[in-house]
Amino acid sequence: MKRKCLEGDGCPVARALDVVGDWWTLLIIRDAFAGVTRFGDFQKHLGVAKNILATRLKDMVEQGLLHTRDVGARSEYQLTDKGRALMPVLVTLAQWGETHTEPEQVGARVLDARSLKPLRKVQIVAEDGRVLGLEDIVTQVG
Amino acid sequence: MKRKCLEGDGCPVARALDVVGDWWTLLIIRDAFAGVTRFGDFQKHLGVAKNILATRLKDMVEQGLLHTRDVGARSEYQLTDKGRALMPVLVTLAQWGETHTEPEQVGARVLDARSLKPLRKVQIVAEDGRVLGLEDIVTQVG
DNA sequence: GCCGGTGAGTCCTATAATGCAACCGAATAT
DNA sequence: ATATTCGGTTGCATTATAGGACTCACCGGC
Repeated sequence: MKRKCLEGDGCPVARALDVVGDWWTLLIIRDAFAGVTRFGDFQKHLGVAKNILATRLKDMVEQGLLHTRDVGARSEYQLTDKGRALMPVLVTLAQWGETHTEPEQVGARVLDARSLKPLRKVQIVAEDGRVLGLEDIVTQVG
Repeated sequence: MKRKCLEGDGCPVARALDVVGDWWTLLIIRDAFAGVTRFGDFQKHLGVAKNILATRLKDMVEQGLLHTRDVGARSEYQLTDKGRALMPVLVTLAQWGETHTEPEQVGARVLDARSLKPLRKVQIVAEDGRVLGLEDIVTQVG
């Protein structure tokens, strides 16, 4: 019935997904990175229903990913530090999407703003500098 | 009504989420990284209903994230290269979860298998080696 | 061969999430 | 003053998810 069961889970991946695993959440954050702040702009860019967007935004504010700032009459949604910290997640996801999924028309790419060149592939690096593959990492309880 | 509308979307994040954005998908992949291959083990570790797990696994096989190998009577689910390539996504998510969410009891951590020390924080690096913040990246169409 | 147990699902039903469209009040524009 | 946008809320239809009962094939013991 209720969809989620992982809030104080031991696994950090599970806890992270409990916060940002919802259907539109990461896309909203992506748009927020791109400078979108207003309800209507999120709605137009994402093509999401307004009621869904309203509940998502409210949840995200409660979770501390966004905060609202009243500017004159209308309020703006802005990323908090917690939300901004998701940038590497989005970039890593984008890199995976670029290499493992096909766009139908033109594909946007994530670029270095200064050189307008693609970024380096994200690497997982140990404390001593070794680049790690998936067999080099473990998840340990305690 | 139908939930997803982003398959050949221009944005690689949207396309990636179309594949791995489902509720249990990334957790299944996390368990697959940990060496889980059998239906019942996924079911026990995740605590997910069996019918949900069955459809998720089938979808993931269709998407090319997993493949089945018939071993004697029962079949095993194993990660494909496409699925394995999600490792950096999981690690990045785990790092975000470690710093921005609180476990209720004991928290598992992602570690370097050789030294058993935590990993370095994932960094976004430009082609020329500069470490980038979120204001240093752009998404560009074309 | 017969029987119970287990693994891997399927089917049915209930509840939650999602989507669409219509409506609404306040602020803005004409 | 009136029309229009903005930022939602409400109601209804459809889909996804959860839980449990049930099936079916296989295996081990007798």
